[in-house]
Amino acid sequence: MTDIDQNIPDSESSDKRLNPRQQQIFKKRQVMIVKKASRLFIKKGYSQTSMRDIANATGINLGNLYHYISGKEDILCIAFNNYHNLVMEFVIKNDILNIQEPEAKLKAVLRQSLEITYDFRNDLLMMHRETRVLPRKFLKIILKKESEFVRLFEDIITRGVESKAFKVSDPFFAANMLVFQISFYALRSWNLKQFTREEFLDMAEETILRAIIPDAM
Amino acid sequence: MTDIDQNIPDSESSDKRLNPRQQQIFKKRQVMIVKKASRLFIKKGYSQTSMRDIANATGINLGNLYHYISGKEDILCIAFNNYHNLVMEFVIKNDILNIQEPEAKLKAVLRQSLEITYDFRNDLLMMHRETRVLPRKFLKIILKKESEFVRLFEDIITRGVESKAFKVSDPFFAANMLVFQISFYALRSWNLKQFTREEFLDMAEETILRAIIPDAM
DNA sequence: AGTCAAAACAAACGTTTGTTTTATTATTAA
DNA sequence: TTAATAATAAAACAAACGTTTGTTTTGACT
Repeated sequence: MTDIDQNIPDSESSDKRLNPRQQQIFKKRQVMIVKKASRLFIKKGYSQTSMRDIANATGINLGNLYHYISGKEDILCIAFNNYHNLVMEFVIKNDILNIQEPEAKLKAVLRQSLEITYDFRNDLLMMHRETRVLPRKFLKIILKKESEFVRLFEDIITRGVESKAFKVSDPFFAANMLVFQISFYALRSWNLKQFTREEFLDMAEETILRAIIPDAM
Repeated sequence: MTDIDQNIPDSESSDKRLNPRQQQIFKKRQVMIVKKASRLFIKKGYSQTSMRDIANATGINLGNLYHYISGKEDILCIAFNNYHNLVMEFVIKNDILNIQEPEAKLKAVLRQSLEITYDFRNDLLMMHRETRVLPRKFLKIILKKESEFVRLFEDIITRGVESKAFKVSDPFFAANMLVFQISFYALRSWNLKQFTREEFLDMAEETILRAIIPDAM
């Protein structure tokens, strides 16, 4: 808890004096714990997953778990943080943000986002379900990151409206709806199994764009 | 648990021989318990709400709670069931389903659904978060009801496509996306507080329809 | 060989959980 | 009134929880 609160990003705390070799091992174990625990949270839910379950899954002794993480809540916080960092990394990379034409830029960012949320649908669903467990302080940080993500799209849409490439009555509302739609597959995959990944991505992209671009498709 | 599993709808079990007066009181208390418990689930989450919390909130003694409900899980199941019954009741009533023109019918059902999910946003959000807790058997029933709701829209869309009033490439996909979008406010209200109820409903309706009706708005 | 801190371990801590039971009081019906 | 029924409060229950403890093993450096 303390660890994450003071140092949100990735628990680069390394307070203890450790040589680089040891730090690397320490880090690797922590990553492994978060990864295995996340799988359990996905399968059984956070509350229904005990520290003993995590100990079994990681092969690390129960008491010894607490050398690598400071508590159960921390594991969830780190998982949230890892995901949001990953999304922002992927979306911002590749010079996508340097595209000038609004329509091309929107399509590029949207497609990239759709692909990520498709591939990480299980993690995303878990996070949707377990938001309530996050400490208030950390929740605020997550919501802030989320609204930055919305603003990213809001800016693109606003620019597109100015250049008459898009037609929406409220860019902020449209951006919110768009971001919501991006998580479509994660929350509704149980009823969408019949589509292949590419089929889904194409249809989702088309459907989402139709609300923004006039006579799209 | 047993109670709900054998008799899904509304636990009209009344196994015990009770006169009508007693049955009514029994029913009234049960409804009260589920309502108060749901408020707690919304505020604190299912796992973080104890039976002692529910006893305090209802004013019913802890031990005596078990005369009205057969367990904690049952309360959640009944809450899920009540909501789905309510939605179907509202959507089907008012002869909306008798409307022949696809566009008018779609608009009517959509508007009705948007209003319900707006007004019951807290319950809907809670149900999204606590789905994992449901017993498998009951979850199946809920998912079935949900896909019937999707099919309702799928049929309308299919009819509209045939009459060339609508234009979508895959009615099933479109219906799924539409139903998903209906729960927009419940899952994103934290970033949509700036809109009034009517503002939101109008914009949501417009945005959703644009993906289905050509040159809508 | 000796030192020391990190890692591993089993065991236990103190709570809290959902649920049941018991003994006592209030309410109701005949 | 009397006998059955319901409601209450309190305690008890076993199980599970997250976390801490004291001790032992390991492994690298003096």
